Amino acid sequence: MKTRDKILLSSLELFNEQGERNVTTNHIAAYLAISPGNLYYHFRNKSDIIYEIFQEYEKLVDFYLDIPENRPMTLDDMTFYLESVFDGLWSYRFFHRDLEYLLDRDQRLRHDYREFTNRCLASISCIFEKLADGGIIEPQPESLRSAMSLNVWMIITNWMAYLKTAHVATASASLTIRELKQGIYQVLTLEIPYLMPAYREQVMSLREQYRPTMSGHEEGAEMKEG
Amino acid sequence: MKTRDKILLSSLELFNEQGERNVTTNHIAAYLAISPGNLYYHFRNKSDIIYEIFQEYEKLVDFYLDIPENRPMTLDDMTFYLESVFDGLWSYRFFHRDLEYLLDRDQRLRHDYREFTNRCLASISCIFEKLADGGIIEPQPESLRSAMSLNVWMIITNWMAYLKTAHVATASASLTIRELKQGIYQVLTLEIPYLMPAYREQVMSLREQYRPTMSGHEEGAEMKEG
DNA sequence: ATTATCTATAGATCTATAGATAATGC
DNA sequence: ATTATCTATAGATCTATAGATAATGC
Repeated sequence: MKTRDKILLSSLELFNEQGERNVTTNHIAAYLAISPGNLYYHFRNKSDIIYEIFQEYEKLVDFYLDIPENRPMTLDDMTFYLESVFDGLWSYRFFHRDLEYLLDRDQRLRHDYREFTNRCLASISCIFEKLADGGIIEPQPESLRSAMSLNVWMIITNWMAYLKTAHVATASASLTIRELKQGIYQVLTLEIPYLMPAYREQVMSLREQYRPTMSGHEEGAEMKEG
Repeated sequence: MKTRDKILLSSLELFNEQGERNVTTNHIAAYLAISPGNLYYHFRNKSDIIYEIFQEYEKLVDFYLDIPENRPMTLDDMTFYLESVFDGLWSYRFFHRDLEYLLDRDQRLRHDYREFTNRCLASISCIFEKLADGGIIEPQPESLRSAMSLNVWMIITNWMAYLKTAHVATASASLTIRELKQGIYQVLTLEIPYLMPAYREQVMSLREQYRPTMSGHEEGAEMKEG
């Protein structure tokens, strides 16, 4: 594997595990056992590394959220979309954590991310439309559908932050992808009132599979300083 | 005003305007025209400043979310709670932006924030209960109510991040409290399907008052680097 | 010849403290 | 006497580059 690709891969790994803020170009170079000079030969700075990683993330999610136009949507489709989006979030989980800062630092990223969000919102709205076509949920007027889509998007993208800040008791307790996917429970909560009777039971039992287990919620965590 | 209080006040101001990550102890001291040494005489480090600011924030929100037990809830009450919570968010808006990092750095803060979130969730759930008592929304089973409350909480606390990352086109475009309160539109979206017919129209027109105007959504922002 | 890598380092911060001095409160 | 403040600075990073050297591809 080329050094350039190793830098991207290791950066992603370190960012995900320690947070972008805690990972400098020095750390990345040290982790790969190359010199900082070598890293700067391949990338102008940390922003450039992050921008390329974002483009991979974008490509992945765009691929997942490509909605087939020509057939009605099934419950399995919906499950697939939800699972896929959370898989993507997991693989690039550092990204949303420091998003505001990253966008302030890189105008290209700000521009691309904004269009990315709009595409995701359009896809979610389209999924709602096709779920109605498939008789799974009630049809909704456009304006309600777009407000709902935005709520779904906010819950998807911020569920991890909730888990890391309010749920787990310790900083070191690392989250699993399984816990992240409990976000699906929260997303399906939004759909409940719109479910058609024929599918209600099925969706409710699907939702039940993602119910948060409240693990990691141990009380009595020590308040150790430093 | 005592120097100690000035430090807290100026720190909050700088954090809100520039983000906690971009504000060092040096910046705070320079802004106040005092020496860094003087700042360190009053506070052990930046974490301690942030912890005290959090405690103010916590106090404010706890005060707002103190639900009177002995009378039914009106629409005006609900509006007041929503307005107040967003006012609090606005005054301490730096806080949620770098939350994960801050909690990783300070175990006291992690512990206190976790309990703070749980209190807020309980208050939201209680508001839903009393809205049902007041005949404004349908009564909900406890498990649905708590999942709904969590969704409301995520939307409230992350609406600003959405605005700053996906909505406004430029980094410098500063948000107004008016735009922040458009989050109320999104929160009320969640309530729609549960509204009792007698209040449906009233709530819908209340919601309409917060509808996002899509200002700041100008296309064609230059992709200027640096 | 070109591409990849390393060594060494300048320059810019930032945090936090020691020690001196000034201001204030009995 | 105690509290508040300043000056000066050590020590730790981090970013980014210059310039030398090694490896690779015709």
